[in-house]
Amino acid sequence: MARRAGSDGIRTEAAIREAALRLIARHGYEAMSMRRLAEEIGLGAAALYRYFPNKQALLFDLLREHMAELLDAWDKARLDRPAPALARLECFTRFHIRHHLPRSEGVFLSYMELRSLTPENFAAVEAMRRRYEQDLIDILDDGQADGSLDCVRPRLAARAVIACLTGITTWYRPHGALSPREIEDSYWDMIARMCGARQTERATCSTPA
Amino acid sequence: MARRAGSDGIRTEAAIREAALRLIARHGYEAMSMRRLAEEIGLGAAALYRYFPNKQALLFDLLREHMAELLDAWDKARLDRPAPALARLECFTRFHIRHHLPRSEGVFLSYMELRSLTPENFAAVEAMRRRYEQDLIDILDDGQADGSLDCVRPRLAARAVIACLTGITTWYRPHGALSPREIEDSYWDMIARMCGARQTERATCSTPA
DNA sequence: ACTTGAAATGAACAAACGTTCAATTAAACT
DNA sequence: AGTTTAATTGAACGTTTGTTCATTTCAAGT
Repeated sequence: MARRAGSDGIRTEAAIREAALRLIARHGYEAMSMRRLAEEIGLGAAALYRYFPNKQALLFDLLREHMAELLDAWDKARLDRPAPALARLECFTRFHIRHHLPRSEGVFLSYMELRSLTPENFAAVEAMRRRYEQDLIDILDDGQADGSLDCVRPRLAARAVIACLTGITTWYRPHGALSPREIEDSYWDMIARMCGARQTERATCSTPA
Repeated sequence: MARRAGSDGIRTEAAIREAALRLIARHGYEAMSMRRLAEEIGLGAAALYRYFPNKQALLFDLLREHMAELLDAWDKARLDRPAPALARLECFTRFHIRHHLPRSEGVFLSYMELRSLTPENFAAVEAMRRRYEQDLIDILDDGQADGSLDCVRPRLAARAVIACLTGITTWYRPHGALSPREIEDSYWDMIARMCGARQTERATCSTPA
């Protein structure tokens, strides 16, 4: 057989992405064979090469997409400079959790499989990660400058905060004991104290459902 | 040729372990071939099967060993119950950093490649991880009970602390800007605040070089 | 010097790998 | 209805994979 009834390039590409994300997260990039991936969507292995030139390009695409989506969403959600550093930190914290909770597979990929990228591809993804991290550092720096926060080493604190928050995805399960909102609140509490927040007041970006 | 001059089973086994740890950390379990591993130590691939029945057993051995070493070292370093919770938390924090800094490859393995274990092997390693985590939860619980610490959710806080600390190994480089001691001090500061420590006094287990 | 057994080998296995390509089908367009 | 073109296939490619096994070499024990 060849082209199948109701087939559609765009939908197929999305299906490949979705299945690849799941399979790589579950078994690892090297452990996922192109045949197995194709089978998952009911395709022959050869069909995959219409959409991605090779396996490495597929991985890169997933990781680049994951980071681009993060940066895009952050650009929309972020609270900017006139706002107090404390509010901006709360905004960052809640955004990070909210954005990553439903994307645990992408999170896992994007720092488990960085090593499987070619050097150039790695550099591209790494640059995006740094850009995100730098935004957090800026918040902590500003808080340090105006006395609303107290981190002795903002660069270190930024890494600590991100590791802390990203770690949530390793244990979170959609119907677990804690709701996303409870997790968010608890973590914001911890992060605020960790960064030496003087007084804790609610930020504007945090309240929506 | 066959047996080589100056060869020694025990030394060879150690060499296999070391090389496997490095290769898997660098390229992933599935990406490491037995031939490549053997070549790394100047051996034929068949020789590996004298020491490990198969590839999976080798991985399991590395992960089990990594956890066993952690639990052993922790049993020796830990501060126990009569001691104040704050001191025990500091002891845990400093121990965790000190123990993991020179073992970044093992750390990486032991939560990147858990998925590559068979279910029974996974359960065995996971049980050890839980045991370690529970010790931290106990400390936080005790601190909560006697008022020296203030974590609303000790289980959550324990995960946050561990993620935070373990994250260090992803960026730490032996000759980086910060010494292990500076990192230790900075992180203890953050962790203490995160867990709502009332007053920060030095613990006995923390001072040695 | 002789025997024994640990240590390692090279060749072979079937299976699976990523990838290419000419051929084929069905949808879309005229 | 006929033509074009996007979507997919099956078969084949050369490699590489984990693993087995009879064989060989060398060190240690007597």
